[in-house]
Amino acid sequence: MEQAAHTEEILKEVKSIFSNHLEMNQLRKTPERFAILEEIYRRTDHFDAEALYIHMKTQNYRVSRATVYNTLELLATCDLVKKHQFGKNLTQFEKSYGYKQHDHLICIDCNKVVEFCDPRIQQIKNMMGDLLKYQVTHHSLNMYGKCDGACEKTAKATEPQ
Amino acid sequence: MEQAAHTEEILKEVKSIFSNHLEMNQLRKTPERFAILEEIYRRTDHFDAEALYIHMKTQNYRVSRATVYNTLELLATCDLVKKHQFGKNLTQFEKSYGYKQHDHLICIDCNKVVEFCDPRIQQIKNMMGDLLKYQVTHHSLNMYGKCDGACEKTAKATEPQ
DNA sequence: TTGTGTGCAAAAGCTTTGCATGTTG
DNA sequence: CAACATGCAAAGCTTTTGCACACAA
Repeated sequence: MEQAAHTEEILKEVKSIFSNHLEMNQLRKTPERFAILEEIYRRTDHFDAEALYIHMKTQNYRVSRATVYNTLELLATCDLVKKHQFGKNLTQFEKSYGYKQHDHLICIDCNKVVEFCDPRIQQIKNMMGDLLKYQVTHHSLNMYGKCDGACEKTAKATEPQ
Repeated sequence: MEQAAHTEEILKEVKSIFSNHLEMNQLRKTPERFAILEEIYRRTDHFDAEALYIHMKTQNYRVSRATVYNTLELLATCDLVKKHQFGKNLTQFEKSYGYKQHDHLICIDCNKVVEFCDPRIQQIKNMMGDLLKYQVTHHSLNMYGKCDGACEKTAKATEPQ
C-alpha cells in the first residue's frame, strides 16, 4: 500500500497549501506552524488541542499552548483541519485535506469517534435552507451511543482512575 | 385559542411529573426547584442558564446560579428540558414536555434558532446504528447559516455594543 | 532592522464545588 | 431533628490575552 510514501506526498501538498495561505495573508512562515501541521498530518483520526500540545512537547518541540491554538485556528481557516464540538468540553480536530464530507458517531462511554456518510444529510440541508430561508453554510450531525461494550477499556483519563 | 389556560394546564402536568421524579429519587421538593421549572415553562423557545438566572433575579426570586444549574440538570434527567450545545460557549436549553423530536437551524450572525423536523434523520440513525454496531441513544443535528439578513438588528449582547 | 509570532503565565468565561446555613421530610 | 439543598464565593477547566523577547522578511 506504500502508506508511508503516501503520507509524505500528502504532507508536501498540505505544506504547500499552508505556505500559500500564509503568504496570501501576509503571515509568517514559522517553524512552529509547520511543525504543528506536520504533526497533525502524521496523526490519524481525531485529537484535541491539549493532546496535540502534549504530543508536541513529548517530541521535544518547543511550542506553547497559545501557538497550538493559534495555529489550529489558522489551519481551520484554510480548511486543512476541521474543528468539531462533540460536547461542552469535548472539542476535537481532524485533518481534512482530501477527505470527503462525513459525520460522526461518538461513544458516550469512551469518546471513541467513528465516521459515517449519508447523502440524505445533504438533501435535508438543501431542503431546510430553502424552506426556512436560511443560507446554510455548514452543519454538524453527531450521533451518540454506546459502542460494542468493550469500550470501558479504552476510556479516557477524564474519568477518575 | 385560550393560550393562557393551556399554559396553566401544561404547568400542572409538568409540576406533577417533576414532583414524582423527585419523590422517586428521594430528592426534596424545594420552592426553588419548582420556581425554576415554572419559569422555564412560562418562557418560550430557547434560553441559556445565565439568562434564566438573570430573569429569576429580576423577578425577585432568591436563587443562585448553582441552584439553576443543578435544577436544569435534574429537569434534563426527567426529560422536562433538553440541553443543546450549539457551540463551544453557546449552551441552550428548551422545555421539552409534549414536544416532538426536532433539530435546529442556528443563525451564525444573531444566534436565532429555528426548529425543523425530518423523518430521514431517524432513518439514518437506525441505519448507522445497525451498520456500525452502536446503540445510538440520541443525536444532535445543527445546521448553521445566515437568516434573512435583518438579523443584525437582533444580535445578542455578546457582541460589543 | 522592524514588526509579527512566540512562550509564559495570568486572565477570562462558563460551570462546578465546598462550606456554613436554612429547610424539608 | 437530621439530612439534604441552598447561597455565596472560590476553584476548575479549557481557551485567550498581554507582555517582552526572538526571529522571519
